[in-house]
Amino acid sequence: MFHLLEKRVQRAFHHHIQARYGIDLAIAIEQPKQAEFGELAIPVAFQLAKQRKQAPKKIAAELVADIGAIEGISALEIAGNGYINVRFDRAQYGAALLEAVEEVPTATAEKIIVEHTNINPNKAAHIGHLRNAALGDTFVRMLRARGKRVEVQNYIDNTGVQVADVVVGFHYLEHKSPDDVKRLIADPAVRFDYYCWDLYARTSAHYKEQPDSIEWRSQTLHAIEAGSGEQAEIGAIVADAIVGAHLKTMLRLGVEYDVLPRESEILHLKFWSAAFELLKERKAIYLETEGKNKGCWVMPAAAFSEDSEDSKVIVRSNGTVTYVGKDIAYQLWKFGLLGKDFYYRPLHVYADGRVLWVTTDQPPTSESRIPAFGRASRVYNVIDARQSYLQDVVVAGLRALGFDDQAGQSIHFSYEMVALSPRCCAELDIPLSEEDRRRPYVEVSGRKGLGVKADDLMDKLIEKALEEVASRHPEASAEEQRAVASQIAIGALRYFLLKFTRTSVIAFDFQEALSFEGETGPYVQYAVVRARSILRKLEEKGERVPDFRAELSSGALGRQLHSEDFWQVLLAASKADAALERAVTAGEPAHVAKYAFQIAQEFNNFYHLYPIIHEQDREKKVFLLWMTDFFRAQLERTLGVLGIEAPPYM
RNA sequence: GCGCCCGUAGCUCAGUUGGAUAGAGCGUCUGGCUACGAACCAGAAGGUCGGGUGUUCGAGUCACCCCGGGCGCACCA
Repeated sequence: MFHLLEKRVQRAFHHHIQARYGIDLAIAIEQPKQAEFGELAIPVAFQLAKQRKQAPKKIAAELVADIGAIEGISALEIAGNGYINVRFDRAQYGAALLEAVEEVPTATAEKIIVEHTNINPNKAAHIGHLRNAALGDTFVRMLRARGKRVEVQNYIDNTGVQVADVVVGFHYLEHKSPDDVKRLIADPAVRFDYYCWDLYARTSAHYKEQPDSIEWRSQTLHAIEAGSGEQAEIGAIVADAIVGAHLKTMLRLGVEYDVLPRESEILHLKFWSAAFELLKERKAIYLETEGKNKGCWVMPAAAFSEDSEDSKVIVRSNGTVTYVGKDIAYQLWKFGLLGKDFYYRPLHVYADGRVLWVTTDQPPTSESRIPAFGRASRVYNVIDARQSYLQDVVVAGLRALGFDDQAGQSIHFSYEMVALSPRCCAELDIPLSEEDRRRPYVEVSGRKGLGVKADDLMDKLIEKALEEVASRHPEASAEEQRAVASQIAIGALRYFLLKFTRTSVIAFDFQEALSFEGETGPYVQYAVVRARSILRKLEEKGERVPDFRAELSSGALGRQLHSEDFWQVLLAASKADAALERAVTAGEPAHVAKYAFQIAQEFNNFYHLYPIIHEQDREKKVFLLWMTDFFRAQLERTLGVLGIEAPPYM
């Protein structure tokens, strides 16, 4: 509702200024510094002052005098040197909230693709991957909440170096056959993704000790790319098993996908050759004939960087294509520009009925209905900031091909890494060099097996939450306690990963991540639980939740909202749409997290200040109950966007 | 060397795209459970927004120059 009025005021001023001065001005809307100043502040007079060569105060006065009435607005006031402060008609505002008058986001036909998670399928997921998935998944929920059509992709690099390294471990170090590996996967006593975590680190260490053994990697890589032989078989077995493990891990966080495009299909369905032809035909790349890149197909530096002099190799002198090359092909496919498509088969059906598809190189045998994937009008790639250089090259590739629009709609949704705090390393018994000890944080390294595994962290969180739940609700069944503890743990984890803005490096620390107090997910969940509990208690007392629309007249709302306290609290709770819109525009899930915390805080305060069930005055009691219910709905909705569930009790 | 990110309270971080007197959480100190469960609430202390110079009605926010820290700049992904 707040957002609706905000936009209405913005439109009114825009029209008026255009009519009056003939200026097409973007109207900025701000929050007044002090609540007493009103609900909105417009600094437009300052903007106009320069062009009109008049005092801001005078312009503000003219605007206020002539703009006329705006629906839902009770007053426009001039303050300070020329601010225009806007006051809402409280009774009307309350009535609109009561009637649930909301702007319905216009459903668009255009599709947005969000690609996230993208974990190499060769070892267990770690906290860095969790940040990626939490950011991506939340952004998807934000877009969907604003009415956008979104397709979620999780790219699987199942034929890359990292998978090859684990295959090297199985084949050369452990002398295991494909059947041995299958038995290992089937063994309930073994956590296969954890096993690979260690094996990957062991293989990497082996390369260091015996540099000649690096030859094993290229042999294996070739075998995998050719798709034949024992190593290729092990590669496929490992990658499929690990993808399964990752999907399970992510599902614990509530993260789902629509489709898993795999690198093996990009290879086998010759996506690259189609892209290669395009790039050559449009002269986006050329065959280098001299220097260190002699014999390679390269993209000239000028295409993607203003200062760099090094061109980027797309096809190596041995004829193989680099990762960036494949990524250009994949990005072209996302926009429907490649002239090719994958085949698909269903991989999994989620509890909510959503079907997860995976790409395949085999045409479908039956007439199954396959959704149309790709062909998006905008693409967000959730990839950490360390890869921005490569993302720039991919975008430059599209631009060089003449796809300027799509290049502009290719958005690197970048975020900083998750590192380990020194204290965290100490707790994990990770030995630190003298140099590392002086650093503010230590980078996670899969190669060194250095990091916090996602499932371990979730287990730890659940264990801690379970202690709390068990002590507070000893009467509940163990199963129920565990379910509640799990919701709290996941709420804490998702909130922790989302509360930081994307540009902030997270120095992971158990003490902070395991906290359930203060600015945390459980704090917000607790507010919802309390609101629900009030409504439940009311019914337990034999009363009924009132019919708010029938009992709360506009007059009653006006009387109750005359209280500055109630008005401010209701106002805060009604800003969900505005907060969400801002967060989507900024591409910043942290804004949603912040808003959730703010209104939870407002509610907790309200909860303490006003006895609700025991209120004697009928009108006031109904009003307070309505506020409680309104808060509950807004909190639940905002938590939903964050992918956090509210437990039945805490 | 070049590029990107960060520097705000003791610690961890926000700061609505340049607006009014810079805000949270944690920690510290003080107070509040026979109200709808205290995973909560109230209060206090705590700031040269890394430094400097500009831009203008106005700068934590923009430009430039420094200082400190991080990450990139492969025929790896």
